[in-house]
Amino acid sequence: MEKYVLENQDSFNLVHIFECGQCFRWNIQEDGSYIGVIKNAVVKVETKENKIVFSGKVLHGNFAPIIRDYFDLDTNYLEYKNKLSKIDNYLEESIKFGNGIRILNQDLWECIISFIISANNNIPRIKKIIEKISQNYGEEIEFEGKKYYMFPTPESLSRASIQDLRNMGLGFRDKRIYNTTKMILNKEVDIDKLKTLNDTNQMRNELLKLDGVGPKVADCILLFSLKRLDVFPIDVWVRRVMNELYIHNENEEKVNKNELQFLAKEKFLGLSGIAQQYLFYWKRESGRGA
DNA sequence: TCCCAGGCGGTAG
DNA sequence: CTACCGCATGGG
Repeated sequence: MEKYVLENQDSFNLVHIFECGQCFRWNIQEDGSYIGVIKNAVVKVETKENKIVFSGKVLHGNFAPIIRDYFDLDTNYLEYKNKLSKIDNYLEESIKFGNGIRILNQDLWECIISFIISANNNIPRIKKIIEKISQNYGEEIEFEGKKYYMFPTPESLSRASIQDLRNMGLGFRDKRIYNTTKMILNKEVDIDKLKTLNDTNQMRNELLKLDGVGPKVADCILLFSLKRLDVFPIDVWVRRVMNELYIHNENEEKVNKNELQFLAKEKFLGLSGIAQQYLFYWKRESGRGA
């Protein structure tokens, strides 16, 4: 049993982090803690008074560095929040509301597959499919008497036929996952090299070569796995929020993507991706039952 | 029951 | 380059 404890950590709230829509493999428990699988580890996170307690099990590697990296603990979010809060009242308000949001550092390969699955899909079902794929093709790891499954490696997932993938409930995305897995495995797209690129557009163009990766999915990968904070993934929710706050077009559908990209770039000081998370979480959650 | 979901790829104009 | 359509499945 591994353990790691943080004290007096600002900008860290479990619900904000896990429910702002960036990840799919974390599940809330009866006691309010969250359990998830990252890399080779099962991790349980809970808040106790002013402490954040991480416990869990790793197959190989060290626990603390995995945690620090994944939860982006060496980044100072106060700096981001100060900058963004000054921009306008919406951002100030949204940051108060979701003050514990952090952008996780997710595994690139897992992120690619997960967001290909996200296309024209809903979050509960996305989570279910990813869980099923992990159960069938990922390594088992036991923690507190329960079995968990790591996300499969490309090698492991490449053993699935298109029909096997279809049986996971992937629907029309089966071929995309199949092709992309092959492309990554044979280094038609070298995702290790990809990580070392400096230019965001160069990275994006590489990602766009993958089957099932279009502009929106590519931007999610850039933001959630490659720390490109200046990208701005546009989905129906973001369009809705941006239109409501800044554009006021009567016909939301007609708000075009280029206009949104331009607005975000101009307004959010190179922190579009983070700004989006605050605004998105704020509007979505405060709109629920309020 | 029926609508639709964190788009994408293909094809037509 | 933009506009549109089909797509598998199951959650709500």
